[in-house]
Amino acid sequence: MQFLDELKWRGLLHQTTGGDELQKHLASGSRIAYCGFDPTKDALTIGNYMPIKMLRHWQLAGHKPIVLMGGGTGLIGDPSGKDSERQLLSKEQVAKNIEGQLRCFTKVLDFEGENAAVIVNNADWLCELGFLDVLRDVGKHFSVNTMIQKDSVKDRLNNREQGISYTEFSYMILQAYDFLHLRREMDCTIQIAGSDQYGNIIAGIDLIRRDMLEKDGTIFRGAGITNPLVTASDGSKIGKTEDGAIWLSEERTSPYAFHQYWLNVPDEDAGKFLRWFTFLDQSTIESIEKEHSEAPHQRAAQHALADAMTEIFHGIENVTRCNEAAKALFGGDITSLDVQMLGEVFSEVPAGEFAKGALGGEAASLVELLPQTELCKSKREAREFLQNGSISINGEKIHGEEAVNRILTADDLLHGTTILLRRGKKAWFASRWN
RNA sequence: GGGCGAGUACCCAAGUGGACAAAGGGGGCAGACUGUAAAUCUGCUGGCGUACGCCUUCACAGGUUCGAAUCCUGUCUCGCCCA
Repeated sequence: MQFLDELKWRGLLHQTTGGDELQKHLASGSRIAYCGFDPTKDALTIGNYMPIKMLRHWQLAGHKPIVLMGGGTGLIGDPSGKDSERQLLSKEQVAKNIEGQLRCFTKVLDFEGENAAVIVNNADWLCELGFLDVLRDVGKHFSVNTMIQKDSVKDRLNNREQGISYTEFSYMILQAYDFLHLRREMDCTIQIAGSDQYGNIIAGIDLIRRDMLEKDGTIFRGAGITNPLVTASDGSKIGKTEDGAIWLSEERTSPYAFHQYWLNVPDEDAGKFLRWFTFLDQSTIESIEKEHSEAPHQRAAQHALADAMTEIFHGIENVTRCNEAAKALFGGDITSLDVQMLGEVFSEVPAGEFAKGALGGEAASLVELLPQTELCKSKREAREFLQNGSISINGEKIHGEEAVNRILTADDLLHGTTILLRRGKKAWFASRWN
């Protein structure tokens, strides 16, 4: 399927420049597009995933993607959507961040084969530039009158408290220059980005146009394709939870937590998310939605979403593990798990070691024990939860006075080693006794 | 630089000498209901303590008072208006 058509049915096409010319350009051969990434962090979150996915669709449509790491622009900081001046990053930090982010890219994009993705770092050319050269060759093509009309700049100019530094004001020029550079050196004709980058993309196309003035007018100069800002149905950012962002690397967000995040998506978002985030095709998604609407409690859409997303970033083995863990944790009988499964399932939840000798004694009372886990912050809170019937031992709920006075004994041990505590439905703690 | 106004808990926001750990809403946590949902209802929501109680909070630092979120002085920060 054509790239733009693919984006359209997924709801990922916001704007393009170029109109029919762009259509023709894309249909007439394998093209090269780039998308820029800011190396402000050493790992990526769900919020950073969309542009990567855009490049992957590009690649799947038979084109070649360039991942542009903003090692140079990252030293400056994009003012778009930011209401305050950015903190400047050190060069070492930027290099380290690029290194960290690469691991996420390799999970989505194909770096081998015919349309192998390539990674470039704009520090490689931006750092070479001389200030005077830029002013003469690039700056000449920019009208300040136009630049201050861009929303990203205008917002900051109107904000008397924050203002904008010359440094950040120049960001647009650098990004435009990137596009020009890639157009010249790599024959890259397309820039893909989020809709908030539209202004910067236009600036780049403008610059290319001026640079190629004397060239044959039939040559395709360049164009931009943007994806919309995607948000959840309640308007919130996707991938943000109270505990922080959901990361794409397992050191920061365990596969289980990642899987659970998607599994808990509201019904009204599930279908949309399948289109936005997975690579499942249209008919598959439609049949999943049909299945879901016929039996909403089965949550077919969430399951498909969680499995597909987990597979991309954590592999098919983890999909199986996550599902088995979830089944045990929420459905089945915990006590019937064998030692091996118990270990696997609970490798995903917080755990702690305790001395077996304490069992049966005062130190093993739940009021004493719970504050030592992530489940409660204090004895007072522990009593509150116990009284309310929020706590369960090995999957079995306890409440009232009996719960407050409950003392763990050797009889509670599963396989002689573990006692599983739970607060509410989702907060587990595995206590291991040696 | 001059004038005015504001800073209260995770957020918004009431409170203008004692009954204030501080109304209300949001958010969060938990319970019921369920589909590990939504909606709804209930409880908790500064900290600690087995109900009494103790400790720390109303921008910050001092002061007045038996007693201060509340009054006074200074400082800082933010908003609006004038130069």
